[in-house]
Amino acid sequence: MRQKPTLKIIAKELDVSVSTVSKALRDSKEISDETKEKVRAFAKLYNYKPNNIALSLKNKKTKTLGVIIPEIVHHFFTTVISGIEDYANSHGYNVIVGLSNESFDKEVINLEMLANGSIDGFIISVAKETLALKDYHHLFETIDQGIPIVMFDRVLDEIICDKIVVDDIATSRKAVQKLIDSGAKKVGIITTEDYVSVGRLRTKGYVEALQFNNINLDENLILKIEDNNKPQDELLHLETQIKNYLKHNEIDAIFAVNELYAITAMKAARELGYSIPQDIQFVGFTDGVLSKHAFPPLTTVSQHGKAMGSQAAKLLINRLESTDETEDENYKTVVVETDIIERETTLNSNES
Amino acid sequence: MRQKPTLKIIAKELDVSVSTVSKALRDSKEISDETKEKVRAFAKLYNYKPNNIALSLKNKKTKTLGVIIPEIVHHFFTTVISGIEDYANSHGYNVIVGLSNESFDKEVINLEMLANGSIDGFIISVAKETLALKDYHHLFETIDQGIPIVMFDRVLDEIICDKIVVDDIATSRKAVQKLIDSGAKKVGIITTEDYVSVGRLRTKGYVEALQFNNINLDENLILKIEDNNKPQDELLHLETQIKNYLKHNEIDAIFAVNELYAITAMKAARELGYSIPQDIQFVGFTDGVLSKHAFPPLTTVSQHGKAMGSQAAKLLINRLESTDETEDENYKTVVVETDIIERETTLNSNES
DNA sequence: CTGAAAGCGCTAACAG
DNA sequence: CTGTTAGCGCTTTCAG
Repeated sequence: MRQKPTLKIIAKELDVSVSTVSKALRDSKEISDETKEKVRAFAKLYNYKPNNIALSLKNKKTKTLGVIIPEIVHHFFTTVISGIEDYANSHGYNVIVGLSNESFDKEVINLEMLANGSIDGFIISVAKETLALKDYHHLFETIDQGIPIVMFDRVLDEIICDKIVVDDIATSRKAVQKLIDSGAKKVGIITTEDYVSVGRLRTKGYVEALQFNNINLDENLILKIEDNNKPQDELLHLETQIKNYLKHNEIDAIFAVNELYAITAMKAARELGYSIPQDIQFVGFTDGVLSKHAFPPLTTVSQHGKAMGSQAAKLLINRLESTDETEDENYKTVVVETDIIERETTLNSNES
Repeated sequence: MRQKPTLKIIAKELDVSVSTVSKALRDSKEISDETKEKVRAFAKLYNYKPNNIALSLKNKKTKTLGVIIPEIVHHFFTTVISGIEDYANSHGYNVIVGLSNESFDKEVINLEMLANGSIDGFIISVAKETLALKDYHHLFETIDQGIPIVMFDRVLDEIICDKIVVDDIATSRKAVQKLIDSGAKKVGIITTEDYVSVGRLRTKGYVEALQFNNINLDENLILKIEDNNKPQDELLHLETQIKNYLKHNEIDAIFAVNELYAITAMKAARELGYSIPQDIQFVGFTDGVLSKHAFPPLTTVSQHGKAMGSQAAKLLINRLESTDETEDENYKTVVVETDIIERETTLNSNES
C-alpha cells in the first residue's frame, strides 16, 4: 500500500517549499517555468491529487449536495436522483443521499448530520410524517444557518426557498379531461389523504375538471387511501379498499394519483370482470416501469423526474456559486411540464 | 442568518481556551465539573455541533461510504442502497452515491473523485463496460492506496477484497429445476452475453440443471440478448429478439435472468397466443416491482437486495474499524441466500 | 485543572 | 521567483 502523496511530501522530495509546489500546480505566474515543469512531472509520476477534505476545510465549501428523499425504492425518486447526479457531476459536485423513510425523526437526523459541514446545500422532498406533523423547524434552522435548500415534489408554502414542482392541479385537470373526452361519464379518483400536498392538489384538479364539464361531483367517487404505514399488509389493504370502492360505485374511468394505485385498481377491476379500456378506462400519474409494463400498458402522466432533478441541481448550484448579493432573495419556483403518455388503458377520443 | 458556532467562538465568549472547550465537551476528566457545566450549557444554547470536515481532516477518516453502481433507476440496486443506508446510518456513517451509467470512464472518474479523501471505503458493482474491457486498474489503485472495497453482485475474481454475492449457479439450477418439476419439457433461457458475469453464471446453472435431469442441451434455446446500449430502442430490440426466439423454437418454459427479460417475454408470448402458465411457464431472477405487479404475477427468485446491502455495509465498516492487523488479509465473500417466490406463472409440481 | 502549541493538507497574503 | 506565516476547525500532547 502506497500512501497518498501530499504537497508536503512533494516539497520535501524536491527540496522546495510547500507553497511553491501548490502554486506550481495551480499554474501561478509567480513560479518559473522550470520549477513548474519539475513539480508537475513529479506530481504526475506520483499521481498526486489534492485532498478534498483539506480543500473543503480551507474553502468552506465541500462541492457536494445533500439529497434527502423519503424512499429510494421508488421509480420517481430514483429518476430525480439520476437527474441530480447528472447535472451535479458534470459541474464538479458529488451527491450524498439520505433517506428519511417517511419518518420525521430520520429526516431531522439526516439533515443535521449533513448540515455540519458535509454538504453545501440540500435538495429535499419532505417525509409524509413531517407533512402530517407540520413541524418544519429543522428546515428553518438549516436555512437560517445559510445552507440553501431546494424543495421538489412535496414542497411547503411555509418555507421560502427555490422549488421544483409539477403543476399538479392543471395536470390532473388535463388527465381527467382526457378521460371525459374519451367518453367517460362517471370518472372516479383514487388519491391520498389531504395532508399529502400532491394528493390534495391532484384531487383539486379532478374536481375542477368535473366542474368545467358541468358534471356533478359525487363524493363517493373520491377514494382517499388510508396510509396505515405498515408495509407488510399495505398492499392487501390497498386492494381491499379499492375493490370495495369499485363494487359500491358505478364507474367507467379512474384517475389514480400514482402508478401503484392505478395498477392495483386495474387488477381489481379485471378480477371483477371489467375489461380495460372498454368497460373502464385508467389514467395514472407518474410514469414509471410499472406503467410501461402493466397489462395493458397504462396511460399515464409523465412527471419528467429526471428533468426535475437536473433543474433542482441547477438551481442549487447556481445559488451556491452566485456571488450576486441581490439574488439572495430572488427565490424561484420552476414548474416542469407534464405530458400524457397514451398507452392502452384509454380510448381514443373519436372512438367514443 | 446565524453563523455556526465554533470552538473558537465559544472559547472567546466564555473567556477560556479552545482546548478547554474541546475537552469539556468531550467530558475529559482533566476539566473541572464547574467549567464543564458552563461550557456545556453555552454549547447547548448556541446549538454547537462539531464541524465534520475539520474532524475528517484531523482523524483522517470521513465516516462516509462511497457506493458506485451502474444505474440507479433499477429496483435491485435501489434495494441494495437502502440496505447500505440503513446499516451505515445506524452506525454513524453517511453514504455518497456515484453512478457509472455502465460506463467505464464514468466509473473511473467517480472512483477517483471520491478516493481523494471524501470517503473511507467503497461498495461497488462494476459497470458492464468495465467487464467488457477487463480494465481494472482503477480498482487496483484504490485498494493500493489503502481504501477498502466491497464488491457486490457483479464481482471480479481478479480483485482481492470482500464480496457479497448470490450463488448464481445454484440459484439458477433451483429455478430451472422448479420448471422441470412442474412438467416443463423444453425449457429455454433468456440471458445476457457471457461477459456479464452474473449472466454467464446463471446460464451455467441452467445447463447444469438440464444435465442433472438428463435433458439434452439445445443451443437454440439459449437466447443471449445483445445489449446495443441505446436505451431509446433497447426495448423494441429486446422484444423483437425475444419474439423471433419464441417463434422459431418449441418452448414450454422460460427462465429469464432478470425481470425485464421475463416480463417482455411474457408479453411476447401472450401476443403469440400462448396462455400463461398453461402453455408456457416463466421464472424470473431478481424480485422487483415489475414481477409483483406483472400480469400474471411472475414467479421469481428473490435476491434479497436489502440484505446484500446491509451485509456489504457491515463488512466494509468492520474492516474500516478493525484495528486487528491480522484481519487484513482475511477477505470474506459472503453468499446470500435466495428464495423462489411462487406466483402465477408456474404450475404446481403436483398439477403437472 | 487550564492553556499554548503543533498538526491534519491546503491556500494565500506578505516578505524577501 | 521563492519562502514564511497564518489560518480553516478540531484534537492532543505537553507545559504550567
